[in-house]
Order: sequence, then structure tokens, then C-alpha cells
Amino acid sequence: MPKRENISMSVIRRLPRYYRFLKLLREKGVTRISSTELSAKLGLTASQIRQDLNCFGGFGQQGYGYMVDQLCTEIGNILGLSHAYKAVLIGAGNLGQAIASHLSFETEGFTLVGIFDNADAKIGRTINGLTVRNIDTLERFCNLEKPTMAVLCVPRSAVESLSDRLYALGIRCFWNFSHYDINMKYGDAIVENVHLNDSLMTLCYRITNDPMRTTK
Amino acid sequence: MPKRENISMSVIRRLPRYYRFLKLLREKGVTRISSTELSAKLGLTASQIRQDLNCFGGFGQQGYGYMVDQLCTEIGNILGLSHAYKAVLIGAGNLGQAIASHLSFETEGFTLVGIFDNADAKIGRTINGLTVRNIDTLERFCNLEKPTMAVLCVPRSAVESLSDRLYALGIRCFWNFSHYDINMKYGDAIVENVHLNDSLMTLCYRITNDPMRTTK
DNA sequence: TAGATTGTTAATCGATTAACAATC
DNA sequence: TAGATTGTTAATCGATTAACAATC
Repeated sequence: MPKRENISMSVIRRLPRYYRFLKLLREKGVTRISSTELSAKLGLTASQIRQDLNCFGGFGQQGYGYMVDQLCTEIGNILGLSHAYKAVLIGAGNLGQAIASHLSFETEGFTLVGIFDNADAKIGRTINGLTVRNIDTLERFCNLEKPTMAVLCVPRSAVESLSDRLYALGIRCFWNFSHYDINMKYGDAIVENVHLNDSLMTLCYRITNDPMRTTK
Repeated sequence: MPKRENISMSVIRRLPRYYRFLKLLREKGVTRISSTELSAKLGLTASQIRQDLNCFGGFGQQGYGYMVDQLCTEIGNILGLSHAYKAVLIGAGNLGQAIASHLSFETEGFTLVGIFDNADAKIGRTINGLTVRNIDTLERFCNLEKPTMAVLCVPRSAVESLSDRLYALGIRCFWNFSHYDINMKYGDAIVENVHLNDSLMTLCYRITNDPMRTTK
């Protein structure tokens, strides 16, 4: 049943969308859905959805469709959302604070166990139930808590040395919001570089080159 | 020279990365770079980079490579970054504040002209030089300023009515951080839905299914 | 049983890579 | 001129779509 091999990144990136939508349906009390209905709502083809889901196993019932609740749970399991991996967040600025709240009210896959900053003004403050710790205590904390993941909300200049430090502490998974890619530096690390600026520039491209508005 | 037709989305999504990297190079004083050097740094093939750039015109010099400064400027122009489109931001919570700062210190394509919120505690506060306005004054403000884009940093429940309101005010471009997709509702609107949670869940999938750590 | 809808294979489409002629 | 590297075409690879047999 777990065929799972060589799942392409494009499929993986669609899983959270499926999951979110199914969760919404479940909340609404919908029990059953067909790939055709799903496709209409998500703007994909029914074929693609069936193809995607079948990478992981046959979750549907022929002639009937998919059970919303079951499918949602299955995808949640595939994503590994119940693991509650321990995560630390570095940088308690606005973005850090926003992420910290985000994570807590939509705890999907991770538990935030520590927040760190180097500014005296931030240290000691409470964000979402966690006290902001002095970055100097990072080593002690990590050796004790053994977090799996680090969220980086620090300025570009701080990332390089910080990621080295975290890597040395055994962290192999980074959610990076700084404007500095930490891709492929460490062969065995998993990195998500989130570039909000890239998204903004893409938007800019799209307005600028929109056939609707370019008069020419 | 401007061949620009049917540029695929995958190419467009790579443009900001090129732009960022070239800007960095320029700051470092690098004047010349070949597609091969670029490819090594960006983790792409030289072929792909040349292919991408040639969608928009021949910016290189055969036998020599690309002028960093010129190429950076060209890509900036393609992206339309100098337009400084007027943008309003709705929702002055942590995320809104983070974005507002983001936009201002890395002004690429847009100028933030107004910030709005509905909470008395937020209204009147100053974020990055802009005073948070009462959401009730949105219509008056937009009729005057005619912003092009709206950044949505509001809870899911608020998005639907808010986007309708903004659409009615002539806004056709949305940068949406709420957990509610406003895709394809309005045929002529340009939308970037940023789902930070999707990125997080993808990360969770990748740790959970990492061949490095799954013992089995 | 008939109708519906999945699971899965085959066909198509598009994006990436390779190759090389053009040319600085 | 020789060396290097682009611009561009052709080949390959992978992802999406279409089709249909399996089956609930």
C-alpha cells in the first residue's frame, strides 16, 4: 500500500492545499466528495487529483468517491502533521512574532518550544506563552530540548553564522525567512527558504505585464 | 526584441531569484558573469538560465557573458520594479506590521500609501511612518489615492467581504496572507495567495519522509 | 443490474537539458 | 586567429491530461 517512492515535488506541494480544503469541508459537515467536485473547487483536473492521491494509496471508493474525514486524516498522516516536532524560533521582531502566533493557533506538524533574540528590549517578553530567551543560552537550551527545526526570522547578516551554530547543535531542518538562501550548503539539511519579496516581485511582474491593462 | 509572449509561470517565478542574486553581485562589485557561474550559484543549469533570459531578449555577449549591472537592471525592468504601484495594507497585526516594514526597506515595485485596521487599539498608531487608519475610511481614501494593490493581513473570516469591497473600489491586484484563497473569483484580478502554513506542512512532510532519517 | 467514480495505463503536452552554430 | 560563451534548435525528460477498464 505505501507505494511512496520518488514522489515529485509538485505533488508534495499540492498536498497541503488538499489538506486545507478537506479540513474546511469536514468542518462544514461534508462527508463525501468526488475528484470532479474537488477539481472544480481547487482549479485542478480530476485526473490530476486522482493521480496525486494514488501516489500514496487508494483512498477512494470506486463508484462513490472519497470520504472527506478519512481522506483528510490520511493526508495529514502523509504530511506527518501529528509529529509535533520541536521547533525553536530565532528573531522576535514583527515577523518572528507573527510566525510564533501563526504556529501556535494552527499547530500543524510542529510545537514551538523556544524563542530567542539578541536584543535586550526583546529578551524576557512573552509571545504566545513563551518567554523570549537570550540567544546566548541557545546552546544550553538545544542540548537539553533537542529541537528538530529552527525558524529563522533574523536579518540577512545574521543567518550564516546562526545556521552554522544551529547545525552544530544537530538541527537539520530550517524554515528560513531571512533574505539569504541557506540552500544546499549542508548536504543533509532540509531547508524551506521563504522569500516574501519574490512573491511580491512576481505580483509586480503580473500587473506590469497583464494583457488586460497593457493598452498596447 | 521584446519577444515576450506566453512566458511560462515557471520562468516568471525564477526572475526574482535572478534579480536578487544579481543585485547581490553588483553590491559586491562583480561586473561580469557567465551562465555557467550563475548556474553553479543558483543550483540551476546554465542552459536553463540562458533559455530563461532569452525569453526576454539577448542580454548577453557571446564569448563574454553577461554584464551584472545591465542584466540586473533589465530584469528589474521586466519585473516592472520601478513602477512603485500604490498599495494599501489591511490588518495591522504582527504580520501586517512585519510586511509593512518589509515593503518599506526593500521597496521593490510598490509604495505603501495606507494601512488600515478595525481595532481601536491599532488605529492611530504609526508603523514605518504611516498612521494606521480606521477601516471605515477605506472608501474615501481609495477614491482619492486610487491604489493598485491591496495586501491582506486579516483573519480568514474578514477576507471575503473585504476583497469584495476592495474590488468595488477598483483594486484588481491582491497579495493575500489570510488563510482563505481568493483565487479565480474575479476573472480580471491578479492574486498571490501566500500560504505560510503550506510551506510549513511541506517542511513537515520532508522531515517525516526524509530517507536520511527514516530508519526503515 | 445500471450508474457512478475510482485506479491506472497510455497519450499529450510542456519544461528542462543537451548540443552546437553564431559571434564576440 | 583561437577561446569562450552566448543564442537557439533539437532531444529528452517529466508532469499533466485523457481514456477506460475495474469495481463499488
